[in-house]
Amino acid sequence: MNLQQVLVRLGSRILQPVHSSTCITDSMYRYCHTESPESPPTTRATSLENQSLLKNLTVLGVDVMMARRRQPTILQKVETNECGLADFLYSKGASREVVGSIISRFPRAITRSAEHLDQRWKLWRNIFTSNAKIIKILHRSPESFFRSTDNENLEKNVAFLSSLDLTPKHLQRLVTVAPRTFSNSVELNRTMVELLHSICVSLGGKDCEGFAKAIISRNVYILTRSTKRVKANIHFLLEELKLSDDEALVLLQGPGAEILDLSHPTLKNNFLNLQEKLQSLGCQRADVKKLVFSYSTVLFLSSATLNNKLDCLVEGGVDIKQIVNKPKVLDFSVATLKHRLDVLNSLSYNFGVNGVSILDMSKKRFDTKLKKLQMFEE
DNA sequence: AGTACCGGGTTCTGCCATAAGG
DNA sequence: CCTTATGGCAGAACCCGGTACT
Repeated sequence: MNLQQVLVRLGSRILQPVHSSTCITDSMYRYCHTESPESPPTTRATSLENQSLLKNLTVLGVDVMMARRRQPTILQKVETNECGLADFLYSKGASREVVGSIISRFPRAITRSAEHLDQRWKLWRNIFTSNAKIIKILHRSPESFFRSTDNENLEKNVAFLSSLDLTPKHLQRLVTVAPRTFSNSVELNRTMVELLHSICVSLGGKDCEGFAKAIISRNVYILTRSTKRVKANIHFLLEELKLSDDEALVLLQGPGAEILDLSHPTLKNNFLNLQEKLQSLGCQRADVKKLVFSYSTVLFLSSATLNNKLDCLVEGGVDIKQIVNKPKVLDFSVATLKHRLDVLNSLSYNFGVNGVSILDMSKKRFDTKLKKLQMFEE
């Protein structure tokens, strides 16, 4: 941090209650700088850059190097609104650090006008109950808010997503964790929903709105994925598991919804590895199907992690059939499983007799249980 | 009291290619 | 032609506890 930044930071702390950026007065902030004749450029890349803009950005706490790497042409623009943007964000409760970080990571944000920002914010507020929630998202993913300039599309999106009849809780969660959904074109979102409808129809389902709703509720990331990917994953699962229509409907709108947005090669590799590994441990194809139905997230596990866990459990004295019947044990890390297996084996715990539920307890419950076992031992 | 079932929380953006548009 | 807007991609678990059931 250079001296100027230190001074600005101190200054902004003193000015805290006043929502004003340090670079220019409020009344001027619409287009708040002009080209500056001073300081000869040092490199060709920076020779076209607007020096007064650069100065403003520095004052605002922007990482100019980062901004340059991300969107170099923005730094050459003559008319920008960095101060207006900063003041706007301050007025919504953003800190100086947050504003600097936002602009550093998505410099194009400074080209958005005050009117545009205001309108866009109001539209987001249709879903979110507080400014703070929106700021949090902007801080996490500036691109989601700023990438599109099409407020009309955003408005349609709000209407469209609301029309899906998700519970307010799910809708908010969707936009919170997958804010990109909001900046998709409404056509893109609609296409995904229509894909889900058409899959439901092809499986002979009766309630296709409900089907789509169930999948989106369980997997709020799905609207940020390509239909190509989702389609490929669904076809792969139906094919490999040889599902009947009814089974497919149950799996897809149930536990299987969660795995539809894995990248297709990942899903494929993880599935094929799972199948191979289970068979090498003496399982049948039916066991694979059973496992995927009862614990779809097993397909999130990379082949290395999965094989590691299964080996660890089997070596620790757990029967593979017990794992298939109680797949939740795979939720835990190899380290946790290893630790629990070691402790239990030292107490001569018999998984065959007592089952394996003890392995998938929360830490608190496990420790309580363990104390009792140890008391019994003495 | 102990166990089974189930859903919840965390977090999932940042980069690239290309189409669109001036 | 240039820049901007948009679509698409990779990466890939672990843990907790409420509550119904027995």
